[in-house]
Amino acid sequence: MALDRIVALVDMDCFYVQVEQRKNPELRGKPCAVVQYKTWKGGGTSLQFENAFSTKPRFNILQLCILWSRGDAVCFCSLIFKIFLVSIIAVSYEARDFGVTRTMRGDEAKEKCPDITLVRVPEARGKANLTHYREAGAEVIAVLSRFCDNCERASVDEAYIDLTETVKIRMSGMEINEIAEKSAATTFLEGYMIDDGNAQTVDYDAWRTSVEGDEDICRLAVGAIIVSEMREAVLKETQFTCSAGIAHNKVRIQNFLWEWDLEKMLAKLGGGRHKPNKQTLLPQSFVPKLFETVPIKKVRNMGGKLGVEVRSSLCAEKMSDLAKYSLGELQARFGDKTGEWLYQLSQGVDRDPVRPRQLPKSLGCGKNFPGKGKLATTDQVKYWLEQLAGELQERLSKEAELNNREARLLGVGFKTEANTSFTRSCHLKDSSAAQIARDLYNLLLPFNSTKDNKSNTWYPGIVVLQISASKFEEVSETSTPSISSFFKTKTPAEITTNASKMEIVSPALILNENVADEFSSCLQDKISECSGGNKELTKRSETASNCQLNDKQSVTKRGIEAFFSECGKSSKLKNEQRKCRNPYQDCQIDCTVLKSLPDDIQREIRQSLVKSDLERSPRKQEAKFFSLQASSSVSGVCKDTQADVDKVVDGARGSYSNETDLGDDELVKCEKCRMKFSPWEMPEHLDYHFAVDLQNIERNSSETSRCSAEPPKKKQKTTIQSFFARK
DNA sequence: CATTACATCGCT
DNA sequence: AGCGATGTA
Repeated sequence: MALDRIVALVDMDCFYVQVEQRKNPELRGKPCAVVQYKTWKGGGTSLQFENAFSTKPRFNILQLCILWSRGDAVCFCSLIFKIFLVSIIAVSYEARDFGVTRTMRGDEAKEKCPDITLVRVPEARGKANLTHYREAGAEVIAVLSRFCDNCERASVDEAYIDLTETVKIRMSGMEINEIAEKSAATTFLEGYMIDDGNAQTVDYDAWRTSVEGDEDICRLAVGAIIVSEMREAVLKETQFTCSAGIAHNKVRIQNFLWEWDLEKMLAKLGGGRHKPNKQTLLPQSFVPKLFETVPIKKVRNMGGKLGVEVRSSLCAEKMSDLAKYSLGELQARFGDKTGEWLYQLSQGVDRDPVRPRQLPKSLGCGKNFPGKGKLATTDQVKYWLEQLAGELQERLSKEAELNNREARLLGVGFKTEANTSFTRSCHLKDSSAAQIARDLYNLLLPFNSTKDNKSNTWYPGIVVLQISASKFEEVSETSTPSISSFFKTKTPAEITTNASKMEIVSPALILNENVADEFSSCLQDKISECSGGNKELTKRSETASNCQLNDKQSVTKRGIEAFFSECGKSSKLKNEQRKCRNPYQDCQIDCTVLKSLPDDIQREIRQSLVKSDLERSPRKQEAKFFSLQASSSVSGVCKDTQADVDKVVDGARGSYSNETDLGDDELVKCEKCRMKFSPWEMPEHLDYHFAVDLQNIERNSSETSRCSAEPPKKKQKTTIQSFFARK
């Protein structure tokens, strides 16, 4: 029963790019790519990123700060410092036409395609954050699973769908003619296309005959019709295009065709046919012919060591070479299990089932610290564990809310400069990011084999650090979702006992399509109120909040309502909540909001920032800033106890390596404080200035702020009022 | 020195 | 269960 199943693979077209294009529709149809920082400098050649900016080519440092923080389509560090390199992780099809590929560096892409727009991957806590893409992927899966419940999330942008049952049901109500026509109209039919020299057309008569005479072809055809409907729904509901393949199993035949397209494209033999926004049906009868072109190493699970082993020991490069060996021969060489798997695969048969699973089995994050960036002190290790733990905890909270499951296993893995790797794990309690970081640190501690126990040294240095949470268990759905998971800061009890700790609440967290309109108008009212009737200012602010609200977050309306009802229930909470938690009433603002303000308003703010006094000791302030970052999430900042701060401060300091053996000429000077840093420290350093400037605005405006009812001892909250009060 | 950042599989 | 290896975009 090799052909019993009908299986589709849906693969999003250059997914990260599409996600960015949906956020910023101006990028649609243009050559663009998503990039992330490489953490090392190289080349030193002058990079030409100027035209990535839509405005003038020269910026002062703060403008760049804002642009950078907004994650706009720039790599401005390259502009200023000319040594910061970015690597490409996704490429639009327009840019592919110029030969731009994944893993290329930003400057190479610019060479190949001068008009390319480079969009930075979002960053938080000093590392890439792929949350947007995961969430967009979840949107897609949600649409797909409405059509068929046997849906397997294969990666952030790919899903397998077992359509066998769905096809069976659908087929009973369809005429052969309808099946043949509809499938031919939507699908590239491998083996039934006629190339008239210019275009590919379906040999319809042959197709019609096959659909009628071959039940498996007919089932594939019905599958293709369903898949085209699914893709249509995905496009309509998410604005994303995808490509798909329909076959009898999970072998990613579609991918081979896409690769094939790429080769042809590079050889200038004509454009690709199977991607983007296309679907392809693969009859089993076409597999032998296809396999003559399919490199073994492109087959799933053959991209690594096994693939090398197979190819070298069998003198086989294409799948058709593999098909020359008997079952016995392959089993003798690779063992019964693998041998059989290889044999069947060579015949175009793959038993691997589609597993109905839309959620990943584990969540994790990590960062590489190559070369001199290695973590070589205990403080560096602690600092980065806290950053990673912060992200993980945030994602775990979301997971509990959205999917009612909690992880029971916490793991850490790392690679040392000696090229040795280890993983360790322990029980994961329901705990804070700080606790997670502590547990992780304890797991790592035995691997610090530095001889001098007194020193801060970590040896051998860590070049890769990854953490993960797994062994998820279902938890009962709570009737009242916890506030902390929405605001990712503290539980209500902690807020009550320690409300004065709360400084900034991010309206960005509220952003959600369901509540966007309501919140948007509230926000606009507040802005309008704060801008003191200045109509022009109000108008511009509206644009800003709309822009901000386009950014979908996965917070549910139910959750928001629950939060406010919780606020209402507790009279103790009420007052403090009013003051510091409820953005409907207080309209507090954080960096995220500032970053989305229109240029004119930003300029106003900038002017006030330029005037502000800088701390005499930027380094010290910087450490403080990072201690806040380290001990809280991006969007909710709360003070920790002084002891905690001190602890993390050391970690933050340790993360700076410009007192190491970098030559002076390799350092770059910060225009704002004249201090020198290694280039990879620059982004975080600039972030620090951003934060300091924010604090200064807030300090300077506290007397005039209408929100200054707090005792002077308490730190003033940063509010929209305080921004506009300076005018 | 240098792709990065995940995720799952398979062995003991 | 714990951990290292392998695989992927």
